[in-house]
Amino acid sequence: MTEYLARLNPAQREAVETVDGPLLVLAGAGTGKTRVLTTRFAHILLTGRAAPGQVLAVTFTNKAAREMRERVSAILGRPAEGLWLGTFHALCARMLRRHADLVGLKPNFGILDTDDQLRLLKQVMEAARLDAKRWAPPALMAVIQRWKDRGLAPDRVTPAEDTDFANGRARELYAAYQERLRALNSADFGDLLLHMTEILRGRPDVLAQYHRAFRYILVDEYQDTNLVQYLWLRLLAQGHHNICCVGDDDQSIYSWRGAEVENILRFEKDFPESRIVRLEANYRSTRPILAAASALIAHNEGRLGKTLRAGRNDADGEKVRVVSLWDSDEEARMVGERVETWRRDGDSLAEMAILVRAGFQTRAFEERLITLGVPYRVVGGLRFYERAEIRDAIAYMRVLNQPADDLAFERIVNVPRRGVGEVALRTMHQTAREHGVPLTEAAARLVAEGGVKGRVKESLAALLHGFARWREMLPRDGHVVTLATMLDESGYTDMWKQDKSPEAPGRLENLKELVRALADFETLAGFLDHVALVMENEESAEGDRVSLMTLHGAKGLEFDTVFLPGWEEGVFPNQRAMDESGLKGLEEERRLAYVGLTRARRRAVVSYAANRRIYANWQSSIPSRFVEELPDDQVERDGSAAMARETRLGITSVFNGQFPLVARRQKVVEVWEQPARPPREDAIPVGTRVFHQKFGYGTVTATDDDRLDIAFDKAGDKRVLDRFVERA
DNA sequence: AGGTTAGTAATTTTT
DNA sequence: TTACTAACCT
Repeated sequence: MTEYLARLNPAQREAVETVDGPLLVLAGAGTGKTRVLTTRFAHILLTGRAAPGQVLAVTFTNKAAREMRERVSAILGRPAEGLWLGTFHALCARMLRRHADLVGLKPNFGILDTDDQLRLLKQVMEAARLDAKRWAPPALMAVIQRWKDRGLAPDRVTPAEDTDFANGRARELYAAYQERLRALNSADFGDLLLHMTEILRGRPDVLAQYHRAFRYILVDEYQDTNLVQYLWLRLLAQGHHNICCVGDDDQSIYSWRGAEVENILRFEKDFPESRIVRLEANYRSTRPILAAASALIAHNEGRLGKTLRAGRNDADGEKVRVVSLWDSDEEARMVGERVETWRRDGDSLAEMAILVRAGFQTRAFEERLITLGVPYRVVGGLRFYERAEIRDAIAYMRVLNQPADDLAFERIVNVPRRGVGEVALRTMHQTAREHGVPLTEAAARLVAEGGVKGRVKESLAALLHGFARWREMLPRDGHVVTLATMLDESGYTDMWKQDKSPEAPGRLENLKELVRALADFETLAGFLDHVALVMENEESAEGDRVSLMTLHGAKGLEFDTVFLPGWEEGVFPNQRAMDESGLKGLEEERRLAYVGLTRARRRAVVSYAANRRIYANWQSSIPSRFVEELPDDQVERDGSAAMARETRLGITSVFNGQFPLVARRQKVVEVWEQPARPPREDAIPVGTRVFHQKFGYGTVTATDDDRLDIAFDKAGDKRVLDRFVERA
C-alpha cells in the first residue's frame, strides 16, 4: 500500500478511497478532516483519475485554501500548480471574469467591500426618499445579503418573501441596488456566487463547459455552506456526481451568516446513491475533554449523530475544570494566575488560548495580562485591509485604475481635507446624474465650466491633475513607485505625519507595508482583486504569546490549554442569539461551546462570575446552563463553583418562562415544573437598608422576585440578586 | 467647511 | 466604558 494511505485509519482510508460518486464525510472535531481532504485530493491525482486542473476544491477561508495547497504539494512531492483550489468567492470571481457579459458586467468588474456596499445602499435609499433614521441601511444590507445567500436575484424574490423593511419596499430597493452595481461595473461578495449560479442555471452551454472541466469536486466545512453555495455545487456536480463534502454539523456556528446545516441532509436527498463516512477517532484531546464536549453537545436535537472516541493511546488526562468567581475581575485574575503557573511549569504561552464569546470580552484579560507582563496577542479584530488608512490608499489606487469608480472617488475626494464637503459632493453627484457620467468627470466639468469656485475649485483641479499625472506615471515607473508618489503628492501621508494621535505612526507603518505588499503583484488590477478577496490578517505568529480570540475565531485551531471564561446566562449563551433565534439560537450557542471545548488538547478551564461589569455598571449573573450540562464525572468543580451551581438550580425565576428551551429535558423539567416559588419569608421590602459585599450600603428601591434594585450610597443604582445582600 | 459637543447604542463576521 | 453620529457652533 502506498505510504500516504498507510498513515490513515480505516475510516479515513475509506473516505479517501471512495473516489467515485457522492460522498459525505462527517468529521468530528480533531478527527483528521484536513488530512483526509488533502490525501484524497492527492490520491485522485496520483491514481491518474484527473489532472490537477480537473479537480475543483472549495474552502471557506483563504487560510484553509493555502493549507490545502501546501499539504497536497507535500504529498505529491512537488508544487501543485494549475489547481482550481480556493474559496467559494475566489473561484466564483475567477469564473465570473470569463462570463461577466452574461450578467451585464465587464470582465474587469470591481469587487466592493462592505463600506462601499453600505455607501451605495445609502444612496439608493436616499434616492427612494427613505428616512435613514427610520430604516437603517445596515438592516437592508442584511436583508439583501440573506436573499443573495439563498440564491435569490431580485426577480426571484416573491412579494411574499419581502420583509416589512420600508413597508415592503425591500425588493424594489434590492433591484435598484443591483442596477447601481451594474452601472458601476461592480459586484459585491454575494454577487460573485449569485451571478455565477444564475449563469449556470440559465446557460446549459456554460454549465456543460464546467462539467467537462471538473471531474471531481471537494468541499471543506460543508456545514457552513449557504443555499446559493449549495446550488452552485449541485449544478457543478450534476452529471458525474463525483462530489465529496466534508463537514461537521456539530460545528455549524455561522447560521447567522446564512449557513444552513440542512444542506447536509438535502445533499443526501439530491444524491440518493451517496455514501457517508464518519470520522470519530479524535487524535487531539484527552478523554475527559472529549467526554465533556460530547455530553454537552448531546443536549442538541436533530444531530446527525457522531460519537467522538479518543484516538490517542495517551488520552488520559485531567478533568475539565470549572471555576466560579465572584466577579469578572477575579475571573481575569484567576486566568492570569493559571497562565503564570503553567508557564512556570514549562508550558509554552503559544499553547494557551483564552476564548471568549464576544470581542469586547478580551479587554479584561488584556488588561490583566499587561499588568502581569505576560505577552499576548489578540487574534481577529480589525484586519490589515480593513484599516482606514489602507482602505483610503486602496481607494486612491482604485480611482487610478478605474476613474469611473465613484465609490472610491467619493471616499478620498476629501481625504485629506481639501475643503470639498457635503455641499460640493452633492453638486458633483447632481452633475454626474444629469450628464450620465462618473463623478470624476462631473468634477472635471464643474471645474472647467465654473460650476464650483474658490477653494473647492482649486482642490478638485489639483486632485484631478494629480490623477492624470499618476496615471501617466503608471506604465513608466511601475505601480509601486506610482502608489508611493500618489500617497505623497496627494498629501495623504502628510495627513498622518501631522496627526498627533498615538495611532498615527502605526498607520504610516501600515502604508509602507502596503507598498511592500504591492510589489508582489504584477499589475495593479491583480492586486486590487487580491485585496478584495484575500482580506487577510498578516498576523505575526512570532513570539511565545497567549492567544486571545472569539470562539468563532478559534474554529479550526487547537491549543494545549484553553480558557473558556464568561459562561453565564446572557453572555454565553448569548441573550440576543436566543431572543432572535430561540431554540435554534440556543443550539448554535451550544455548538459554539462544543467548538470551544474541543479546541483543547490537554486542559480546559471553564469559568463564570457572579457579577459582571457591563459597560458602566455591575450586573449579577447566573451560571450558564452549559456549565450544568457538563458531566460531573469529567469535571472538577471549584468549591464555590459547586455552590453556585446549586444556586442556579434553585433559581428558576430569572428565565421568567421566557425560554422554556430546556423544558424538554428530563433533568431540568423538574426545575421547570416546580410550582411558582412561594413568597419568600425573607423577602426584602422596598426601603430596606442593605449591605452588599462589593457595593457597600444602600437602600432597596424596587423588587422583582429575587432581584433587587438598590440605590447604593457610594456605587449608585444597581440591580442585584437578593442572595448577595444582607440587611444592614 | 470643519470642529466640537451631546446623545445613543452596544454578538459572532470565513469572503 | 467606548465609539460613533447628529446637531450645533465658529
